[in-house]
Amino acid sequence: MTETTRPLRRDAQRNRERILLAAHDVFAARGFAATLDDVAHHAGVGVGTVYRRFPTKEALIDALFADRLEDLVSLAEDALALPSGWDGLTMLLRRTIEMHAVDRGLRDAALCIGIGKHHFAEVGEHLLPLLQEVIGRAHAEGSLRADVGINDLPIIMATVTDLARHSGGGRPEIYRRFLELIIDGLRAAPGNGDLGPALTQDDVEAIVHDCVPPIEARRRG
Amino acid sequence: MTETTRPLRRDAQRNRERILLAAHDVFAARGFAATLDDVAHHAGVGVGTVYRRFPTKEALIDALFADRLEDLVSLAEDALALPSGWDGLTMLLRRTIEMHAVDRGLRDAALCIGIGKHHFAEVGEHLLPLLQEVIGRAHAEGSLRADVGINDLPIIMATVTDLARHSGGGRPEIYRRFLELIIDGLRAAPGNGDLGPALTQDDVEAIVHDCVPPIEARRRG
DNA sequence: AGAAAGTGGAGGCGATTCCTCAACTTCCCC
DNA sequence: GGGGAAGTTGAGGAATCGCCTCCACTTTCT
Repeated sequence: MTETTRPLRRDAQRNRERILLAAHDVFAARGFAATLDDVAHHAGVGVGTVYRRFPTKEALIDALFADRLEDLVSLAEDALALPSGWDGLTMLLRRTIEMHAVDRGLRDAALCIGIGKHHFAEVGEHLLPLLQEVIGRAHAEGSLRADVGINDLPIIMATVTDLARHSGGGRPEIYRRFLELIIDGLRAAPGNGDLGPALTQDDVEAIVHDCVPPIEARRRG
Repeated sequence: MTETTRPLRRDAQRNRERILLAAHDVFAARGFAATLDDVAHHAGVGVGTVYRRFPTKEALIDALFADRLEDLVSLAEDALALPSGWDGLTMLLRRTIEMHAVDRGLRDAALCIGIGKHHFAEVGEHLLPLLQEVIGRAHAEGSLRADVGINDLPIIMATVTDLARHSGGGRPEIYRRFLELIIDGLRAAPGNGDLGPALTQDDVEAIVHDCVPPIEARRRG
């Protein structure tokens, strides 16, 4: 409000971009568990430079992911553009998983959507109604089993991307196979068992908090 | 071969049992990631005592789990005693998950079965043929989809028990719900998608190695 | 050329885990 | 009941890891 931000010196600007580039790679590989030291090393700059530009890990994460989360919103819009609700839902699942498997940082960021963990929880205001509609369309056409709801989506995402991580980057067939298995479980079918009551918002928050590495380190005391 | 093992002194014997009792609890809660210091503290003895009795974490794990893994074998036998192959398979899945959700150490041990990670890989010689038969029966009766095989079982186990851990001990409904979803995905059904080629033994080993904490700490250099 | 901005990376700090060791205690057997 | 072997203890050494600071040095800008 009261500040004018000075333009960066040319070398500083160049380094800032190098850092973002390196951070992209490092966070893709390690998710929020990446360290700023690691980023600095990959960028070929000193750690001090990284900390001068991005005083906390959170600031760097913001710069990296804030707009990329919008891609998920357009993905959901694409899903709604498909005529079939089922195809919309499954396309959304498959493509989201692919994005998250390739970039674990994006996965961690996306899981923070809709929970109180980080301020890009705000993206949820755009995304959640869209997801709700994706689910609703599939319910309406009777293709998605009735006892599956929006709160199951983060769990599926977290689980399948965890498997993707454990199986390394080399064999995407593995997590894809597992996702297809789950997708077949989502189908409304006569023989299906009973899933019981839906997950609560609190359930999801607790699980996601536990699945995503902490963004802020312990502050020195 | 050449040694006679001396009987323990009475206090040592008492302490050994205390340690095993404490280890049961600590490993149930933390799995192979439990520390021997933690066990000592819970047992109310000094760490030195634990290290004297169980020189490595592996020795303690052996003493804790070697025979309990046999329970999984009898569970598989129970599954084969059921008239329906499908019921056998799903009963096996459900009950194994319950055991592993309650005792994370048992989960870690069970995941080592059949891979070269620990010598109770040998239990696999008893267990794997039984599992193969559980799967085979369900295939034969046409209830289990044909493109699911024995190598999918460890993945399902690892995934669902991971979810159980992330959701804390308080809400078993959560992992049960997810397991039921997967079970419904396992059913042979006309609309099912294609899972692609089965997992290889190597796939499973790589994933399990990555999912189970290392048993041996880094040796001092 | 001088001042302001930026840089590097060794190293302090605190946390975590492993495991040892030497002073002390308990037990067992004669 | 006494001697010596067996057992116990827990502080602390050593290694690792991640966060972040600090200040002597370099680069840019005017």
